[in-house]
Amino acid sequence: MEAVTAILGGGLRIGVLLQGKKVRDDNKTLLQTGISRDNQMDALGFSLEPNPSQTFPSHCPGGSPLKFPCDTPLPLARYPATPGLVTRVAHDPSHEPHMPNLGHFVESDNDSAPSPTDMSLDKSTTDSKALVAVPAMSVEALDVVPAHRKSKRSEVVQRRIRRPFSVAEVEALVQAVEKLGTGRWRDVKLRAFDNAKHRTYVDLKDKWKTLVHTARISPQQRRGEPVPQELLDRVLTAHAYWSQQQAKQQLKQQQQPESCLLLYNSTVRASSRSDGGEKNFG
DNA sequence: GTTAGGG
DNA sequence: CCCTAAC
Repeated sequence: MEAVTAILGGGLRIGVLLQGKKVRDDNKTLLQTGISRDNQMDALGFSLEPNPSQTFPSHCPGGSPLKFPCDTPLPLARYPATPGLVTRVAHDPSHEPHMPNLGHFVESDNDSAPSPTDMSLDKSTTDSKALVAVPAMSVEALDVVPAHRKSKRSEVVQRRIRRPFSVAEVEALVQAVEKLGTGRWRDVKLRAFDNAKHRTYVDLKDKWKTLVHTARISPQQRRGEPVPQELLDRVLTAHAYWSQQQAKQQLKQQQQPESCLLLYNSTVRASSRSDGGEKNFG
């Protein structure tokens, strides 16, 4: 919506299509065409057209050479009927110039993330009657498709936008893990990403997982902005070190069961005596 | 609320 | 990134 609006300079018109043909904005058109009956949803779609009554600033953010002939009111895009599909267009902040980061701390990356894109559902009702009328008439029909990303509480929880880690962020993550290890993601977050509100400790844990994987595959199989080999080396080193460290801790607890009698009783004895102990680590 | 892992 | 069983 944002991208299209930018391209059209604010002039946007949405029309409802039925089997490829434009549907007039009548109150009864949709009913007459039988959309409300059965599953006619496959024939539904919509098109986006520039509004001829407005100027065309040709303002393309990001320097994208994308251009459209503004003289023809032809549909810019036509989507097949996909009820429940919520397409979100957001600018990728990963291509923005990096600030001179201080040490190993990630700045509060432009958190302005996705503009809520909240269409006040009571304001647009004036112009597009037909568009609003559809879901109002066949609510049950629309419900059969989504069945996903919709936690049956009629809440359409939006998936967070994808935000590739910048090299600077990877640097900060690596440095923090080198210091704290791979089992204290909460601390890692506080230490190196306290200002990056969009990075949760779970995100950091996940990123570390992919970093280890990235470091192991060949450079040709890697995607996204290349991470300096030097960092990937440190990832493998840190991963090896803390893995070993973690193994030692578990081995230690295994050798001194009397120090953890309660755990011993509830775990080892209860499971199997003939087992002779816990699992053997490679 | 955190961890730890599979999805 | 998401989802969540286990702390």
